[in-house]
Amino acid sequence: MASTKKADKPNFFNDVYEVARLIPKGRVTSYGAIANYLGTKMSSRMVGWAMNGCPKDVPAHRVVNRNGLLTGKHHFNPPSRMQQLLEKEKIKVVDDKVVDFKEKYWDPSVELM
DNA sequence: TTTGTGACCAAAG
DNA sequence: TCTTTGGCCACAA
Repeated sequence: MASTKKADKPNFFNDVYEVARLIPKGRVTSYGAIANYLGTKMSSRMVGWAMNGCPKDVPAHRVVNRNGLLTGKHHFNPPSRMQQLLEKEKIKVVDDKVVDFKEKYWDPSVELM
């Protein structure tokens, strides 16, 4: 069959990765924002769950929850890796939270508009 | 097929 | 203020 395997995962996951990769450096976004961009704002959980298989191509460390809290950092390996990456992006992280989150906030539905 | 869970969000007590 | 509950979608067993 002509190897139609473009992606082992559904389009939904693929979109999540696509947007995640589009996140500019020094910027962060929220699961809900990505979900909203994909049109499934109600299922923001899926965005996070999609990150469960987050490829290395996807900077999941730039994706945080609505509060700018690094909820998913515990899923990183090691968890401190996420904060390290964020700091490297010139993003300050204090108490597992992104400093000036709203300033660093990057809304795909707006930037990619 | 059914059930359970998950890195969320928002509302209500 | 904090905790609990409801919802929504997709995937794994």
